Amino acid sequence: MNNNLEQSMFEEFSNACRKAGLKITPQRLAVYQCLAKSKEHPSAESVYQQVKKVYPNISLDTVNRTLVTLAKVGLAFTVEGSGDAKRFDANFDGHQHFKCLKCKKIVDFYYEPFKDIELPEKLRRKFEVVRKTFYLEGYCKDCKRE
Amino acid sequence: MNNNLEQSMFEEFSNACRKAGLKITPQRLAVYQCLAKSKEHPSAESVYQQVKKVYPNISLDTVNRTLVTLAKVGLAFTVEGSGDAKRFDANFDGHQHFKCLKCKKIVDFYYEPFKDIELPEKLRRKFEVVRKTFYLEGYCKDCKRE
DNA sequence: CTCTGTGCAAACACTTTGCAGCTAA
DNA sequence: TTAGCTGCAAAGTGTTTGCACAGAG
Repeated sequence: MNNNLEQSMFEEFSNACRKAGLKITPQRLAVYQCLAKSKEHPSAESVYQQVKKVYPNISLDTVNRTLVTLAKVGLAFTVEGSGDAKRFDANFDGHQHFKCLKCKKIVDFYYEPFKDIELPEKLRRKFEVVRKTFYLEGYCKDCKRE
Repeated sequence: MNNNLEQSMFEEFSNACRKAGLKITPQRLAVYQCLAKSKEHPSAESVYQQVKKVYPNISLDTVNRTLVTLAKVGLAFTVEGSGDAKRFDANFDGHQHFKCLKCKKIVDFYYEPFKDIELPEKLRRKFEVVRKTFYLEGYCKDCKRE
C-alpha cells in the first residue's frame, strides 16, 4: 500500500508534467517525491540533502530550479520567503494584502470577515499568536496571466 | 492639520521608543515617518532612497536595522519576505500554517472557517486570485517569548 | 559620562544566470 | 534528433556582522 501511494503520487506528477510540457527526469521526480512525502515544509537545501542520498550527483541548483518549476506548474507552493526583498508596513488598521505574482505590487484591501475571524481555543493554548495574516496572491489587472 | 498628523505620529513613535528603551535619533524618526506616511509597503532600499533626500549621510544599513527594530518594537511589520530561505509545500489539503518567529518552525493546523471564506465579488473582478493564504505568526510552546 | 546607534566595509546566505554536455521523448 | 534539463561556476541581490566614532539621555 506504500506502493499505492507512490503510484498515485507518480500519476499526479506525470500528469502535471505532461500537461505543462515538462520532461520527466529522475531528478525532477526525486525532488517532487521528497517534497510530497515531507511534512516539514523543507527548504531547497533540505530537499537537496535528502535527494543527494539517492542521486549523489544532483546539484543544489537543480533542486532550486525544480522547486520553482513545481511551484509554477501547480505541484507545490511557497510557504515562506519569496526571494524578493523584505517589505514593511506601519499601517495597523486591519487591512489585508493582495500580492501580484508578476509585478510584485502589493495592494491593500479591506474585507471585514477576515479580521473578525477568531482563533480556536485549541490554537491559543498551543501557540502565543502575535499576528494573524491573511493575504491573496494572483495577478492584478495589468498583469492578467499570459 | 498636516502638522497634527505629524504630531500624533511623533507621539506614537516616541512613546513606543521610550517603552522599549530606544533612543530617539533623527535617522530613526526619519525612517519611521517615511514608512508611516508611505502607502507602498516599501522595501529597505526604497525607504533609504527617500530618507537620503533629507539625511544624505544615512546608510542603507541603518535603514535596514531601523526597520527591523521598528518591527520588533511593534511600530511596523513585514508584509513580504522574511530574510530566510524559501520553504516549499506540496500538500494541497487546505491546511493553514503557524510560523514560530524564533525557531522558524512551521506547523500545520486545520481550522475550517479559514478555508471557507469566500472572496467578495469586488475583489474577484479586480484581481485574478490564484491562492488565498492565511497564517499565524508567534511563538511555539518551546519558544514562549522572553 | 555612558551606552546605544550609526556608518563603513567585509562577510554571508540564498538565488539567478550562462554555458556546454546530456538525455527524455 | 532535438528541445529541454542538468551540473558547474560565477555573479547578483539582500542581509548580517564587527568595529570605531558620534550623539542621545
